[in-house]
Amino acid sequence: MPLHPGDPGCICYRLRQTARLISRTYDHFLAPVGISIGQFGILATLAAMQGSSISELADVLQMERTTLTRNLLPLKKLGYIEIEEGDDKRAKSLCLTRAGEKTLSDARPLWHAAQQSVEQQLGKAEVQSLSKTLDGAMDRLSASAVKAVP
Amino acid sequence: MPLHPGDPGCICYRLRQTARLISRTYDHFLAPVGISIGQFGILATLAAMQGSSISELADVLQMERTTLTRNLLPLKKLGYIEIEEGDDKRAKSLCLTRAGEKTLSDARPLWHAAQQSVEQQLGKAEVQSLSKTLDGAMDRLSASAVKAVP
DNA sequence: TGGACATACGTGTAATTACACGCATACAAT
DNA sequence: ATTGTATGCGTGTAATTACACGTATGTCCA
Repeated sequence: MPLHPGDPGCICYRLRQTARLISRTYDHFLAPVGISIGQFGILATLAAMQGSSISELADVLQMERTTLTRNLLPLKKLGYIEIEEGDDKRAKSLCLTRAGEKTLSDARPLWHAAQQSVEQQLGKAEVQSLSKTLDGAMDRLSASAVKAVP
Repeated sequence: MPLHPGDPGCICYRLRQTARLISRTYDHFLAPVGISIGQFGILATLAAMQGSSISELADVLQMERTTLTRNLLPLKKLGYIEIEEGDDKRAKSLCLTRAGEKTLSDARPLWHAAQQSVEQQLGKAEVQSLSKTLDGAMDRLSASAVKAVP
């Protein structure tokens, strides 16, 4: 039983390490368009659900609402998204601007290149396995209340 | 070919999502001793390599050196680590204090509980598969230069 | 109608991450 | 010894993450 995260024993730490490493790779590929993989994810997801609220988007992204709020600010400052009042005055309606769509479509090929680079470095089979396992993990984790604390 | 990270297509985004979710779980478990899973990882790894430099520790943790520098500050403020001058006056020597060791040993059972909770939620097989795949990924990624940018 | 409750959101605070840049120290070659 | 180069670190800046708390709006029932 491994007792420190340098060991492969701590799944959490391994996940964080790998996420850091892979994120850096994607960020480098995306650098020419000036957005990060996190921002790309937000833009790409929003593109598929225009007009949704912050909470709805956060739910899909599996992100803390307040985290998303903070992450939206740079995108707004860049003019890539708009945050309007909704019918329900509590909620806000998010949508991509023209500039946002432009940047997103510029970023897509770079994202694809990053994806392919990672696949090439890790091996197709490894990536398939990783994807499959992570999908399963997300399913079960979002099903069960994560807050199940002792 | 999936085109946005809400899809399972982007390995990077899936990794980040899962890392966020699992980190939150570990953080909740570790809350009673007042440290995060990131801090636990640093303390536990440092415990196994007392006296090493910042760069060496960062290398093992697969963390940016400057990121680690920032992450060490709260631990120093809490009195869990000490940062001394080394023989080589450029380098600094890191070590756990008594308080650090105490907190670490208090945290270990909580970490173990988190580990078990995650295993129970995800299923033993899923966790094994995840661990194995992530280990392989880390091996290959740290072997190949991550900075292989177009 | 009024109050209880739920929903949607922002902010304060603080940790985590990383790039660009600059400084000091060590070492090697001339 | 001087000059260059490599190594080890810190800081400025900015994005990412999340908890606790507070505010405003909507809903529902007594």
